[in-house]
Amino acid sequence: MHKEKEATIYDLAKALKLSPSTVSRGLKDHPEISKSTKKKISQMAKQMEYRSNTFASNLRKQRTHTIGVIVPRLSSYFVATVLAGMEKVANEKGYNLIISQSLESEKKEIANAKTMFNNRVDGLLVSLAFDTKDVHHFTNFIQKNIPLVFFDRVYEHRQCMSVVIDNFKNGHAVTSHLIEQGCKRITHITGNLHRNVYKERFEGYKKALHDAGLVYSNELLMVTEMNEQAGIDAGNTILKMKKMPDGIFLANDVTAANCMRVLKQNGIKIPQDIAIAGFNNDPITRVVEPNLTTVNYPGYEMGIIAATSLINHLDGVSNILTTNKIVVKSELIIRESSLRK
Amino acid sequence: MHKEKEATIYDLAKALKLSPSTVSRGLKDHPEISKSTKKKISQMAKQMEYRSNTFASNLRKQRTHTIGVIVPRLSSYFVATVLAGMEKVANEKGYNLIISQSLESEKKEIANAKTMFNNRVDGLLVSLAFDTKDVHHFTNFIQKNIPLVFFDRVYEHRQCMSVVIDNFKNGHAVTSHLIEQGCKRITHITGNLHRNVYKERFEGYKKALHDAGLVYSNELLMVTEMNEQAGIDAGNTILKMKKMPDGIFLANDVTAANCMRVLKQNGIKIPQDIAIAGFNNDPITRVVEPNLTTVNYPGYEMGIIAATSLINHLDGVSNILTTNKIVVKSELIIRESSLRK
DNA sequence: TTGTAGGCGTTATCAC
DNA sequence: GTGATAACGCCTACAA
Repeated sequence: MHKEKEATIYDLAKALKLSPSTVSRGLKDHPEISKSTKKKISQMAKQMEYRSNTFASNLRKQRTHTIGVIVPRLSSYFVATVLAGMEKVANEKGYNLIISQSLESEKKEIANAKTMFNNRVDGLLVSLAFDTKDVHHFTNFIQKNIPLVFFDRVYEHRQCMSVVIDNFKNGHAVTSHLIEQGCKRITHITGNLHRNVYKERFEGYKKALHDAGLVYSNELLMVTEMNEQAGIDAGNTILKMKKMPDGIFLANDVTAANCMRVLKQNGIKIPQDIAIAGFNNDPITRVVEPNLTTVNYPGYEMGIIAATSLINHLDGVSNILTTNKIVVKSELIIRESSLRK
Repeated sequence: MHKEKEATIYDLAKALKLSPSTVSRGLKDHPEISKSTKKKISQMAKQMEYRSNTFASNLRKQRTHTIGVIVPRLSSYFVATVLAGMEKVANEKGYNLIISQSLESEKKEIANAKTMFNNRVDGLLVSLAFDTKDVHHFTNFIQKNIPLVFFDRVYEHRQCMSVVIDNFKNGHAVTSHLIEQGCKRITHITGNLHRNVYKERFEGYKKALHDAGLVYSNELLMVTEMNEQAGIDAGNTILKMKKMPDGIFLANDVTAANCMRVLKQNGIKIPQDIAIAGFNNDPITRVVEPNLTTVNYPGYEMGIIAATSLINHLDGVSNILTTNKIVVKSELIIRESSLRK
């Protein structure tokens, strides 16, 4: 592999009989440079195919204009939409995104955080893995005042911002809706309860049962990996129950859709025998039959909000610490899988 | 925002009464440094919380260890799995990924390519947008010998590598299968025919019709945006046809699933009235009813292959130009949506 | 085996 | 308005 020699501001300066500093200033529209020299400089830059060297600039300025993103996995619709929002903002504001996935493992998350740290990202956007216990691996960032924004799966920390939805309220709303439809025995299938999203949905679920005078018992709860297979397994487990539920609230749509399919294949009528609700408003909810009741989770918007907040802070436009929790609007979407009337 | 002073190799050198060069060498396991000094150096590095400055190193080495990725959109299952594969390889080999999306627009793709170029990525992984006509925006890279690997939506160029599946063969297989199931009038719903993936599937489809003695005519072809809405629209269009097809081959699963739903809602029996097949083996195929016949498209594997090839080339392990087209294995998956027997 | 010195390209600080 | 100079932190001939 062979590298061509790149033109530098020195080369431009020589060609224009100017000093490198003038060229540097001219290139970045400094007010103290005359219009005419600016024009000359940018013309010559084009002619010599000059491109600014980000690394020299970063080195000098001690900034990287790079933001690290750590997500549980790339292959989920929700994550993909969040990233799309982040990418849009970053692109517009001249930042780059370095994306990595923890694959739901704390160990990998720690390694990723370290890589991000060594790459001197200017800031970090994080959604935590299933089994992350604490956030020691981010103390590096906090100590060095590198801003950290959590989204979706967050860890409340007074020096970090969070972008979330109201999981409690939505969990409550889903459950209350199932109760209104006549469900008396509602199973909740969810993920690791250390994670805020699952914990709060669960709390909302319990509160709704309580509010309606229904009794919660542990056998109504199933903690799973919340993927395709978990949905299938959950369906099979339910089929084997002595006392089957008449309603199921699953904490995500992929699991819900797969669970529903297993139940239907075994002769269960949805929603007559069992009413089902998921969470996320994944496109999958609109192709399964019956269409799945769910909660709209505005990933794209959240990505935009998280990235904008971080970048505004980095650019000195606003101070991230003034608001350290943003709750994005979300709402129940009722469809046939839970509609009995 | 306030930045702490970072320790440099000079600080380590001073603390250890060594020279900066020894420290530099010790840190990267240079063979000419004695075990004992290496140990001392790495201990001190830990103690002083030293982290290597990538930018200084990049500046010096004229390499960035960064790979640019341009995809049509992040929010597709296929793309997400490809990225997951790429991320894995990059992470293992010490490279970073800068990811951007063209949103199916040539204009945005051009802008993204420029950003990547200015960020001096060491290499580029690209899947083209719907409406990209040519690849002028990549000539910069080619001229400077920055390696370029296309995947999925490729542009055949003698200096670039491609990672693809055999779209022709699979298009042929899908269509032949529908014919075997008794279909006589098979509609093909696909994307912009400038893109290899759609063009070749279409060619395979036509060839299969021809091989079976069926006649192709233009009214059997529908070119769409291939998203959720396109599937719905396609379903409605088919319902209004004077002469309805008895088989549909759609070039992706999301479109297929949505199209199928519209047909079913209007009383069409799948597969008895119309047999349907999609493409990609998206998880959606396994939750819709009937389950969708499709083509397995190994995204994760393709991501790994594309990234590995690029990085091996960058690291001088292999020469990318020796093989400039890799065809990954893929195959027809027959499910109920097309099975009449 | 370790040390010296110069340069990678940019920008901030002074000076004029 | 423009120019000279000194960092930013690292790497690698070349010297010792």
